[in-house]
Amino acid sequence: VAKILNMNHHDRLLLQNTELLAGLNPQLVGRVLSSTTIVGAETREDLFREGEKADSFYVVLSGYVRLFRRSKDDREADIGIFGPGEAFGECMMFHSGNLAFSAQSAGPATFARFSLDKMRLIVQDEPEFAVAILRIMARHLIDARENVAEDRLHTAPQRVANYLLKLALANGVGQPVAFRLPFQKSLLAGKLGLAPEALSRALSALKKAGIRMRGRMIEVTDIDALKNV
Amino acid sequence: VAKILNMNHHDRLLLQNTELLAGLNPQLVGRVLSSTTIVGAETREDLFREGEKADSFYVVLSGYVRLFRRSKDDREADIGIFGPGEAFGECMMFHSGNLAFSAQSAGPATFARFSLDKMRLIVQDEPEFAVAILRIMARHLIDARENVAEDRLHTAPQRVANYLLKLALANGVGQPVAFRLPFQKSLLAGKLGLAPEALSRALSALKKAGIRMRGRMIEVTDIDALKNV
DNA sequence: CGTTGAATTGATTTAAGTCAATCGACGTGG
DNA sequence: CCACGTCGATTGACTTAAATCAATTCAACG
Repeated sequence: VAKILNMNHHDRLLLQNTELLAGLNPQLVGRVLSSTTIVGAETREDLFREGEKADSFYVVLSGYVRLFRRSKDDREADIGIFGPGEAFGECMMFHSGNLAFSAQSAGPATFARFSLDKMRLIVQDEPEFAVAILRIMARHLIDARENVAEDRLHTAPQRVANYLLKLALANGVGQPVAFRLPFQKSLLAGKLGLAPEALSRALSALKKAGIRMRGRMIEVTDIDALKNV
Repeated sequence: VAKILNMNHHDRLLLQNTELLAGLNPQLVGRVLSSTTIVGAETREDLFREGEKADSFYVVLSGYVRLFRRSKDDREADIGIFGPGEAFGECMMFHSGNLAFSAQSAGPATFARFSLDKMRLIVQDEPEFAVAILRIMARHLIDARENVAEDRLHTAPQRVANYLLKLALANGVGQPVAFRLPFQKSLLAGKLGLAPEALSRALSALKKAGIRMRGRMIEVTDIDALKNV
């Protein structure tokens, strides 16, 4: 399925600065990384499929993954998008039962793969590592619930506005902020629980709330207007 | 806010059989419970509110809590409902930042309250306990994501059917299964992300899929029909 | 038996999905 | 360098699911 690669300096550096490993003592980092493999995936290649038994979790090194669930009639719903530095699948480490979701790369991507069995052992005798996993899962849990709330409380333009707001805050503090969407609009639409057409309409509806846009570049000219729905 | 009560035998027994404590060695259970307080709440009493700093997590002893988020225009969306034996709020143990959600009792209820600070200390030197928390958070994370997927992929009748299916499976294996909804329909509607009217309509639409219902009692006469949407 | 809050039913509105056509950007090959 | 082809994004017309508003009905409780 996915090609196994060698870990280079860049990968190692990136991994050491992730929420998973940053702050752990060096020999623990060494222990974790010693059983890590690096894998590469083409566009839309599956890392795992719902229903299967889980055997690994991953950290994204480059590119993006899409975590999603497929319905009986073959429609798909995205559960989350993860980019460089982010872990996914770690929730299967302490969950009996098969995978509830599938994961596939959204484009060419590389990942660090961690054996669930081996990591479970480390968790059980290194509280530092257990806490790192707990931190990641706490964030993921809160994000997922935030998603439920967002879907249920806000309309498409509101959800898009909130998302752009988060990006704007992350990308600068000046009044007119410009940034690039981290991935394709169709992927963003999925993340926000929208059909691509709905995202398109929502974005153009936001023009009157100070959104200027050309291709994947977004400029936010009026943060306050964005905040007011 | 909530009244502090004494822990009785019944409470202690229930706690010892929860996912949190079952399987831990006795003196660890003792250590955890020694700093636990029992609180009672009236109907619709808040345990915590979004925006506040979190200082405790809880296990339900009796009754139900509703975890929810309120929007600017004061509409509310439920994130989850938790009943006897279930923990909630534990995700704040390893999350800096304020509460993203509020919790309130759905009726008269009692809870065991655990100090986040104290529990964090126990996690850090008792891997057994860390694993128990990890298990709970993994389940919660998977449930929350399941919710996102369910909302996005299925219509109201489908979501209700799936929920009844879960209850039916839990309550018996015979072909005609009868059981009582664990809480009010309005609460169930919230849990499923529906207005009460929509739940009502969905339930009556399911009559032709083998659902017989009187008040809070539900009878499932045809499991297969339920499975087929 | 009456009162109160929950549940149901009906009529209407609204948000967003779907289907279909067009546009646009980018990369390839002539 | 330009024409073409592909794929993503946009726009429009239409349909559909579910929210909302309003009026009863029902059920549980004293």
